[in-house]
Amino acid sequence: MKTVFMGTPEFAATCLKALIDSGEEIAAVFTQPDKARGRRGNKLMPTPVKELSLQYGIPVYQPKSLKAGCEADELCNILCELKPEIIVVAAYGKILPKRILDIPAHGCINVHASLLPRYRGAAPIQRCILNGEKITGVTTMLMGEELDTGDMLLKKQVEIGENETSSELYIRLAEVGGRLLIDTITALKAGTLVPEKQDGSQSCYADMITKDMCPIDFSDTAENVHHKICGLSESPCALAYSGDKRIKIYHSVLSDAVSDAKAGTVVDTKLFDVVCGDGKCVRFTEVQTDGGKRMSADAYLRGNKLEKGSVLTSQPV
RNA sequence: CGCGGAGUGGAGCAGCUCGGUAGCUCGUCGGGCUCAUAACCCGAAGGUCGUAGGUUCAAAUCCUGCCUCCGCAA
Repeated sequence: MKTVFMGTPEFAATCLKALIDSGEEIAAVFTQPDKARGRRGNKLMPTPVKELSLQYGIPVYQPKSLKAGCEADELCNILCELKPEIIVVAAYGKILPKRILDIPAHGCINVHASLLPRYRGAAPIQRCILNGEKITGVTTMLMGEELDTGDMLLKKQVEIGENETSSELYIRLAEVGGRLLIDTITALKAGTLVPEKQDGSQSCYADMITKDMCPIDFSDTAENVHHKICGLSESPCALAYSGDKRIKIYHSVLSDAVSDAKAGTVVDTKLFDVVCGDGKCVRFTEVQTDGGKRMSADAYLRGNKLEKGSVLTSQPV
């Protein structure tokens, strides 16, 4: 089936790969413009989707905007001429205007990393973990003009591990998404798809993640702190300060230890147990300091002597 | 040339300001102790201090180039 694919990050690239491997005809790929990244010289880096597309010789388009304008008009024409039967969208990062949605005969299919109507929006994976969800999944849907509200086609549930981070779940969901996408297209061809309306009353939105969420508030419960660490890992990552030194926390587990010490106190300097507001502890298991590499908490504690009873804070002291 | 930090035995760090061939906490190996322990004691192996030059009687320590890693900003 003649397809146009739109997407940007790894998640999208994984879906695109599945699509390529399934043998569908991919007429073109749309992805975000290259962005300046990196330390030296801020070189322009292609998106994961662009990289993959180029590898397979698929034409790539990188419009800055799809809103009315010469560039967008031109792209609309290109799209019309391609006559795609479907457009597949996965984490593209732009909202498609109606005139594009109307182009493909079989409509636009979106792969979304949550069980809709829950967690519509930008950061479903991270928000699920931040909220301590046990189950999430991937949904394919027909796209409407509003964000993530289209009729659902197929769903696949995925359990979230107790200590699973966003980046780990991201990889798993991307793979599930790729398979679900193929299943969806197969069913579409067979005509067995039954679109299901979303129950708007059950919906919720997964807002973008911002850096001001990073500092850990140790007065919160240990469980919430743990969810925050998992949800923000590995980017942008939860933060704590030991004096004026910043520590990024990549992994943690809930500890059995309890203490009535002040929130933020390191009660075990061998295991890195830190007391939270409810008296329970989170155990940091993988951390990183500025300029340093990611390392096990064990390694960190060997070189950075923390006195028993030191207090970690959410801001530099 | 966006700003900054770092490369020291297997791991994480100190030493570098005020040059004189290396130390800490662990790990590893051997031995001991204990009912027991991510406990303790004794002993051992293991480093041309990222790399190439320079200054010097002498450089991990000062100077220059290069490589690699990382944080911030975009």
